[in-house]
Amino acid sequence: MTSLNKITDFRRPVAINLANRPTASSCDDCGARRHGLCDALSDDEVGFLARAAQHVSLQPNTVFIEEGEAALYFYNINSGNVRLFKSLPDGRRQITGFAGPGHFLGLAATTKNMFSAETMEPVKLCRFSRSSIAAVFEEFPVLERKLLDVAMHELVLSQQQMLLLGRKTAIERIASFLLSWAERLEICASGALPKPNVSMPLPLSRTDLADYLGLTIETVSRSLSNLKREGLIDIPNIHEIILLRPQALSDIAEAAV
Amino acid sequence: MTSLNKITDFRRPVAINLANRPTASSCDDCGARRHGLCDALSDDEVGFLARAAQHVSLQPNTVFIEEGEAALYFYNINSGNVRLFKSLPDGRRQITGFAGPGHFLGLAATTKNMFSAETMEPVKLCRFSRSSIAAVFEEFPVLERKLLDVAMHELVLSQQQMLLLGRKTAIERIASFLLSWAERLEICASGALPKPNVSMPLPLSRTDLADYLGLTIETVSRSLSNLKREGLIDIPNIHEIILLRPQALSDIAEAAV
DNA sequence: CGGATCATTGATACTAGTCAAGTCACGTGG
DNA sequence: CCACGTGACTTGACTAGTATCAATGATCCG
Repeated sequence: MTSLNKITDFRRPVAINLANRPTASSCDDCGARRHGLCDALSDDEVGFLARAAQHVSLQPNTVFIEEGEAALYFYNINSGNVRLFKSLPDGRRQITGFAGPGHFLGLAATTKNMFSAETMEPVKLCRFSRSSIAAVFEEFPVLERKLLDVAMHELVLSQQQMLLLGRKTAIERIASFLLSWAERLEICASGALPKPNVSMPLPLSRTDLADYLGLTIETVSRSLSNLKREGLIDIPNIHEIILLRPQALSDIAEAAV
Repeated sequence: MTSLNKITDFRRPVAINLANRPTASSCDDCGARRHGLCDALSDDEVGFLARAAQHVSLQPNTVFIEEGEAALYFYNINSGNVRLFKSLPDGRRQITGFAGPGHFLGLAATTKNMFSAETMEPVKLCRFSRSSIAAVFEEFPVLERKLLDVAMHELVLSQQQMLLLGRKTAIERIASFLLSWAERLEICASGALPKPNVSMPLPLSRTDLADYLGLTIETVSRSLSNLKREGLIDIPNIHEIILLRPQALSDIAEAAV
C-alpha cells in the first residue's frame, strides 16, 4: 500500500477519456444484450437499466479501472475484451483474469478498486454509478441471482489459477492455459477436450501470457517452442495456435501419472 | 481430469462419517448464529433454515468435500476451521483458502465439487441438500445478497493470492501472509497495519503454509528464520508469531521501492 | 525414556529468470 | 519495390532463487 500511484510507471496506458458518451442509446443492437446480466432481463427491464447507464467507447490499451482509486462506478462490457490485473510498485504485474461482453466489473463492496482493468482492443461498455446500482438491484432482484452465479464461477476459475500459479511447472502452465483458452472460446465443452487439430485464435501478446501465467516472456516462448517441437501444437503465426494433440496437452496440464 | 481418485493417495485423511447427526438442533447457541449467513436472518427465519439442515460434527483432518465427487450438499460452518484445496494426481497440493464459522461452502453451480475441503480441528457444521437450498433462497432472498457480498470479497482475496503466487518471492509471500493473517484474526483493520510487537496464533502447520503460499516447507522455514534473524518477527514457538516490525514486513510484502 | 512427527539447517541440483543477441513481421518512406 | 526502423518474438548463455536430498534438532505422547 506504499506507493500504488506508481504502478503505471512503465507500460504507460493510453490516456483515458470517459467523456465521449453515447453512441448507441438503444440496447437492442448491443453485443451484450443476450449475454451476462442483460440476458437475465426482459426488454422492458433492460430499458429501465439503460436509463441508469452511460455508454462509453474506449480505445485499446486504456486503463479504465485503476487499483487504489475511488470505486465510483460499475461497468458492464458490451463489446471487446479487457484484462484485469494487480501490480506491485516495482512494476511486476499479475493478470488475474480476462473479461469480455456481458461481464460485470467493479462490484466488490469496497470504496477503492481492488484491481485494475485495461482494454485489449476497442471496447464499448455501460457505466453505472454506485448510487444508481442500488436502485437497480432493488428493482430486479433476479440480477443478484445472476451475479451470484457468475461470481461463483469466477471463484472456481481463480482456484484453478491458484493451483496453476502455486504448483505447476512452466510447461504445465502453458498446456493448462491452452486448454482453458479453448474452453473459453467454446471450442470445446467445459471439462471436455477439443478435437485434435483445431485452430484457435490467441489475441494475447506473449507479455500478457507471461503476466497471466506467472512466467517471463522468454519462458513462455520456450515452452511454446517445446510443445511445437514435440508435435503437440503448431504455431502458424504469433496469434494462432493449432492443438494437434489435445490429449497429450491434457496429460501435461493435469500432470497425469 | 485423468485420475482424480488418486489425490488422497498420500496424506490420507481420517475416514469420513457424516452419519452421526444432531448434537444441537437449536441454533441459539451455535457459534455461527451471529456470523455469516445466519447473521442476516431473524430468529424465526433461522428456525426455518434449521429444519432444512442436518447438524454434523467432524473430527480433525476429515475430508468432507472431495474434488470431483458429486456435489450433493452445501455446508455452513458453525465452529472450527477448514482448509480448501485442489490437488494434482502426483500429490502436489494448493490450498486456495481457509473457511471458519459462518462460511458457506459448495455453492458453485456445478454438479461436481471443484475443490476439496478438510477440517483442521474439530468442526461442527450444518449440511443442506442441493434440493432444499433452492426453497431456502426462494424464502429468503436476502441470503443471496449476503452470499454475493461474501463471494465478491472472496474474489478480492483470491486476486491478491494470485499476485502473491504468480509474482512474489518467497520472503515476500511470507511477509504478505503474516500481515493478511493478522487481518483475518482482526488484529488490525482491513488494509491497516497491526501495532508493533503484537502476538498472533498460527494454527497452521509448515506444510499447510507451504501449500498455501506455493512453496516448500524448507523454504517457508528458511524465510521465517530470515525474518526472525533480521528482527522483524519473533517465533516463541511453532504456532505463535510476534510481529515486531509490521511496517518493515509491509515494505517487504508490497515490494516498496 | 524412546519413538514418531514436525521443524530447522545445510549441501547440492535444477527450473525459470536475467541478460544479450538474433530473427521475424510490419509499416514507412525513399 | 526495396531499404530501413521499430516492436514483438525467439533463442542462447549464464545466473539466481527455490526445490530437492539429507542430516540434525525440537516437541509431543505413550
